[in-house]
Amino acid sequence: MAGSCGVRLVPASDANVADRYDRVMSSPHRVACVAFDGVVAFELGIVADLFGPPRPEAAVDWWYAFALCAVAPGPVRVAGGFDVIAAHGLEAVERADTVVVCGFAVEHVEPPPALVAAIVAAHTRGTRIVSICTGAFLLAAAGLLDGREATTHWRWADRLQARFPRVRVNPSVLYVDGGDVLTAAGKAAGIDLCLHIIRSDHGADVANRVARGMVVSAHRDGGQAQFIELPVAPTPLDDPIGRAMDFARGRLAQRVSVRDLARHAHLSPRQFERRFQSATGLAPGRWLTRTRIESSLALLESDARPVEDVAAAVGLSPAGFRRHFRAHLEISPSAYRRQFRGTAHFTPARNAST
DNA sequence: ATCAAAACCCGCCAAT
DNA sequence: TGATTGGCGGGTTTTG
Repeated sequence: MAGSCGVRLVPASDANVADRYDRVMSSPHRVACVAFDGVVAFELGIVADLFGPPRPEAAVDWWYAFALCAVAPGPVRVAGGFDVIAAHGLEAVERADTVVVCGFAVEHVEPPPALVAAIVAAHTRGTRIVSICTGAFLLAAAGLLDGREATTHWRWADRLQARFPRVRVNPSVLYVDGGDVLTAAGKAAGIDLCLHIIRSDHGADVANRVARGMVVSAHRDGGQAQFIELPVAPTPLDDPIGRAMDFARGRLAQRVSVRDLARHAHLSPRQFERRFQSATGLAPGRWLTRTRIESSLALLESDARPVEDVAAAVGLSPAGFRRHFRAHLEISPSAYRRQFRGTAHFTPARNAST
């Protein structure tokens, strides 16, 4: 336990704070992240970084204004044992268009009732409410998740369900978009949800550009099941595109075609094309080859299998594999293997192009 | 390295 | 009337 490690993050200057405050007043969309003692800094950071700074690479008319707020302006002791300064009190929640609640140690931390009340009031006014990780416990306690599907960190899913039986907890997705209330699974899934929000507000292209800037994958899928130690009941994604993606991942070696995917999704090829494009910002064929290349990386790193076998395992001919690999990574498969042998898994953030 | 065939992508349009 | 859908044409990319 790091009771206090002496680190202290403070606003650069009063002028800076005033400037942000003005942006909060003038931006068409204000995101308020609520903080209280014991909140998790990592997730605060995600939200602050995605919605806070201007993002020229997004190339959009407007960007979010971000405000960190607490019951009252001032320092908040985060879970890591250092302080962050909330520049705003609850009035920022009142003015927000989106309110984000980050995770906290649910067994030791009691969120301030005034804060919870402010969030409920905001929801009643139609404000979009978002939780990351165990932040869902706050929303559930406030009754905002009653009768709804929601998710949280897989390690806490059982407890969320037990404590709030009226919530339909889905432990195997990265996030749930319930329209006015959105919940993300643990930790980094917050990035996925924030990108999803940007995707719904600004479109897939913008989300892809932001994702690239953050060096993360723009559209992770497959849920958080892959991170769970104990097997959970597989809950198939109910949207046809997500299903098709799962389907494709499961049989890359069989050389699935876009036509196959469309058929599997029960959509006409043209319509599948369109839906896929708008969901991921990528044409299905391009996504397919990108997925093939990405899944080949792990094989190249961990296996000594010949490149030809790796190619076959991801459904490409040797020549095609080498060609695509080069096009994506600007390096040959064998060179990649030499370079990354024995190192951590590496996933390139090449999404929008190709 | 080259090339024909196949697959893919996407604007457009008419029909729901 | 506006949104969604499925088919077509044909330029582009991929395959073998």
